[in-house]
Amino acid sequence: MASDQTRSAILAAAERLYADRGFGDVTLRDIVAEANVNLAAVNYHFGSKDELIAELFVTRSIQTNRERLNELKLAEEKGSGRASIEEILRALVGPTLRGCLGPDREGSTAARFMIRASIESVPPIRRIKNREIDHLRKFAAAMRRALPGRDEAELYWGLHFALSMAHHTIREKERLAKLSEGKCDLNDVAGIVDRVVGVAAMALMGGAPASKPAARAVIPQGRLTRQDL
Amino acid sequence: MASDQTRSAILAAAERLYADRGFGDVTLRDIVAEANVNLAAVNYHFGSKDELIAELFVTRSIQTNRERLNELKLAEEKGSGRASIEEILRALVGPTLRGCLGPDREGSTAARFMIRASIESVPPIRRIKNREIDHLRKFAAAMRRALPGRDEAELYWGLHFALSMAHHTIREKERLAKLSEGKCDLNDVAGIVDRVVGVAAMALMGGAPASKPAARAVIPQGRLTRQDL
DNA sequence: TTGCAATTCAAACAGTTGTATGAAACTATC
DNA sequence: GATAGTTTCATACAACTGTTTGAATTGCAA
Repeated sequence: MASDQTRSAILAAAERLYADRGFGDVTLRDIVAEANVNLAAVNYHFGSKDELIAELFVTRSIQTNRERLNELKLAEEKGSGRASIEEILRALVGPTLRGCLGPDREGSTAARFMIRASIESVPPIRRIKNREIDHLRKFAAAMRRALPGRDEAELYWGLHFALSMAHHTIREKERLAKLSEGKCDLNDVAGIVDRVVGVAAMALMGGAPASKPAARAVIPQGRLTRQDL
Repeated sequence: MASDQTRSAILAAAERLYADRGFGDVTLRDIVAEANVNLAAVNYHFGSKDELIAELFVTRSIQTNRERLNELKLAEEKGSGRASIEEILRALVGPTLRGCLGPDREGSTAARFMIRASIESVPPIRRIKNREIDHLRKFAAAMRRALPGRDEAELYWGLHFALSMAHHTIREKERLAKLSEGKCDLNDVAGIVDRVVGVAAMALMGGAPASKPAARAVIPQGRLTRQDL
């Protein structure tokens, strides 16, 4: 077997197992059994278990970030340099939501692995994850262009809440399905993306006050305008 | 030393360590060292490590649920049987947010432990966690009373998003602080509660379509009315 | 004090983990 | 087809895990 085949078999098996069962209870022996390779192959090809996890994570990070930025760039080109706030948020949460909730179980492994990584945060991943902030900053910048008058903090809260809803929906989809007795359709991925984007955009455009949070959370309906679009 | 002292020393030490470092890398030896008791004491008093975790979790679950329901009951009594949607959501996310983000580091251990439990979900906890759905149903029922005309699925989505924002804010507070370069004030707990409640209430009252999600995520501003209040 | 149960303790246990080793098998170049 | 370099393999290793054991200690009732 060529060396690359073993390498990528390990990567694929590890990603699948980590995505399904988490980092906590997947051993190297589980991985090599799934990949049909020898136990020592992991240390031979990757050096250590942590380095295997790290490689998995950086690969997928780059990939996810690229998908997001592609979608953002497309929207900005379409709007001659300036994307709408909905389009920006959609570029942020769309790829992950589609990946994790979509019907394509095979392709979703990568997305589900990333969700695991965002949840469990084992040491090798924690070390890398700081770079994600730079990536998110690009979306904050785009949002600033879309809503030039907005208070900076408000933009970050909106971005944060969009990610909150997306990630939590993925993590707790079984619970939500059970709680709602099937009334919330977790298979309607496009609808969920719309919903998350809609709520986050609403939070950004209406609701929250400019600099200080409102003393009480009353919805300022009248101010829900599109002056900045 | 009286037997109860050892027991509660173990509980306190375990909760503290789990809250700070997660279930993944806290061993029984870490716990007994922190509690200054003998290694065998854990198995003597609790039977097994899993039973220790389970006891910790059920205790705190009951406690958190009671806090939430108290706050809900207070609001309902004040409103002569019917609480507003904001008050309901506030009762849902307030206790946890205050516990985890509040300045009282000591008292927050319980809340941070619960967040860990909601994140990592080790087997002993996973077995218990299904009961939480019954607890959330009480809030769904209160929401139904507050917004009688609303589609059921919408209520569940609103409840779900409220929890999403609260939990994710706690989990990622360091990242949000760093991303926003301190512009988002994570110490203003009351403001954060207001903010989360406000966005979730807005999602419930405006925005989302009645039964089927919109084909495209354009915010239906015109329909942002309060017909059901 | 005596006796008995409850509790603590040091030590060991069996199992699992990631990693290392050195020989065997393979691959490609000359 | 011999040689050198790469990759696989079975096996062993040391460290760590939760748990158990049986003796020592403690606390308390008679």
